[in-house]
Amino acid sequence: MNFQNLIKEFKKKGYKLTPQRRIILEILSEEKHISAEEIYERIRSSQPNVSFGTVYRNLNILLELGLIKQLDFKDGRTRFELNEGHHHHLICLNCGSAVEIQSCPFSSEVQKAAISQNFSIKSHSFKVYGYCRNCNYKKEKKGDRKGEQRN
Amino acid sequence: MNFQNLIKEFKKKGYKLTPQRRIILEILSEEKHISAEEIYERIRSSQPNVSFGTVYRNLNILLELGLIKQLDFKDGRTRFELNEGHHHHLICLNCGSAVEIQSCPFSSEVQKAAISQNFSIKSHSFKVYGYCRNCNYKKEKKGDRKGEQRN
DNA sequence: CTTCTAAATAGGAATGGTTATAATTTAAGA
DNA sequence: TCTTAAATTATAACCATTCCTATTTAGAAG
Ligand SMILES: [Mn+2]
Ligand SMILES: [Mn+2]
Ligand SMILES: [Zn+2]
Ligand SMILES: [Zn+2]
Repeated sequence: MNFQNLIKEFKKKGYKLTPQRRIILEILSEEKHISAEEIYERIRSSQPNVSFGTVYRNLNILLELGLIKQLDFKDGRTRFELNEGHHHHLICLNCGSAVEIQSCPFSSEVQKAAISQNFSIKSHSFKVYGYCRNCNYKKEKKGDRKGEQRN
Repeated sequence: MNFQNLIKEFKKKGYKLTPQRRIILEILSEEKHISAEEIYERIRSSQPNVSFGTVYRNLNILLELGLIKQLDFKDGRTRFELNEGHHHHLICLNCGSAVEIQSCPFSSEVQKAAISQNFSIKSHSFKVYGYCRNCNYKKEKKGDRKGEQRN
């Protein structure tokens, strides 16, 4: 969904279109996997008095509307992206960057396991942790690192 | 790994065996997917002056030793379990309970995607969100609910 | 264009899980 | 029993996120 459609969708739900909201939608349209703080900092360049409350409140509205998704890359902050096609991420344990992969491993075997438990599936999360192209390269000369993360 | 072996492993690494540590290992041996606060409350019944610092410090040591794993079920608190066989979870959006599934969906297709990106895989996380047997049953008479979570 | 007001924002305080600090206690080896 | 490095307790600090409320404003109505 592009910027203009986001605006339209937002107004259609009866929300007012404030400058702060317009900028948040702009930022989300042009950058994936962005944190609330990053959004806050960017808005400040045009709206110096914007508050964190405004950023979080609007991100939560966008989540309720289903226009964005929340992501957790295990670096202590929630990240956000527009709710476009289903995909997963390769997340670098060293630099925190994420590469998107379109391949989805959700299998009929998992489906069966859920059915056998009378569990009704609403969504799933799949993440791969490791070292990205760039950090692999650096490791060759600087020595190894370990990665611990919550699953 | 059972309780006695955990103790042995812990001492072998040069750590002192305190009563607090013994109890933490006991609790972890008998309960899966337990939070720091739950551990803290349980220890208090035999060690009333135990502090949160002790709980967190020792959980972090156990993580470093690779004896336990960290889990995130999206309810705001980190959970822990002994590092036994590789498995995944069906997580209930209503009651927060988790059912373990042995089926792992990690596929050669994902492997290929990683290779094509020069990404070296260290681990992966797969979680299924939905409603458990018990909450499904309740929903039939009480009306539906929605679930939003970080992926 | 002006008025009106429900909705939104700014600024700051509060929250909650987790980590850090420093004084005191203790496990365990000599 | 002595000794001491390591561990614990109690408390403060941290930090992402949420809450509170006085003030501002988008957009509807006249
Ligand atoms: Mn993405
Ligand atoms: Mn488990
Ligand atoms: Zn998928
Ligand atoms: Zn797996």
